[in-house]
Amino acid sequence: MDAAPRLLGCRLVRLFPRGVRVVGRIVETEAYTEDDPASHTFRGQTPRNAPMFGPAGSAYVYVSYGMHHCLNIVTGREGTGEAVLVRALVIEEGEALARRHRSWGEKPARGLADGPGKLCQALAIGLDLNGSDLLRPIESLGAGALVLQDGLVEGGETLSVTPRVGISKATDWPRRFLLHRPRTGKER
DNA sequence: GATAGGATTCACT
DNA sequence: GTGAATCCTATCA
Repeated sequence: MDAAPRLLGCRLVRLFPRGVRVVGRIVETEAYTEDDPASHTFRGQTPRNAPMFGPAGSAYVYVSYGMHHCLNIVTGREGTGEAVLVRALVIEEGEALARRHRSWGEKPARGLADGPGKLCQALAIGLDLNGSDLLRPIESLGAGALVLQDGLVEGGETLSVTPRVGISKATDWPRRFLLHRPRTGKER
């Protein structure tokens, strides 16, 4: 679960045809472990959550409320059932395409990818990425791939830890991590 | 085989 | 601030 704060500041790169990319910086994460009553892996491995038991660095995508996708990055050792939910991104590249995916029009970029379901829509993340390896070298990949790139927390930026939201079990566990940027203000 | 519920978002009051 | 939409999975009979 110490991986959750380390993922803050990293970039998710989604490749599209004709060399188009959408890049988002991770600014909010949430840690889920096997001993967490709110985690999908709490009751052991099932066909649905199997990717969460895979090697660290792979993706776990699931459908929430029948209409939204959520993206997790597996962080535990193989067979461990540990992952980090990516809750919010700041779009840094390909914003026009992200807006189109979200039908966002001319509205402020603030709300473009500031929720688990929203960011998946913005990057066109679906079940086809479930279980895929996010740590492969980006040079070797073609359209449709999703890649996680290293990113550091920059000077002036601060991290904070808060209780989780949007769940009904163990809601007070401080496992939600936010990245605050000095100029552009807070998210959510 | 049937049912309850969810790591959410959006529109409407 | 409140509630509806919507469907897949896990759990129970």
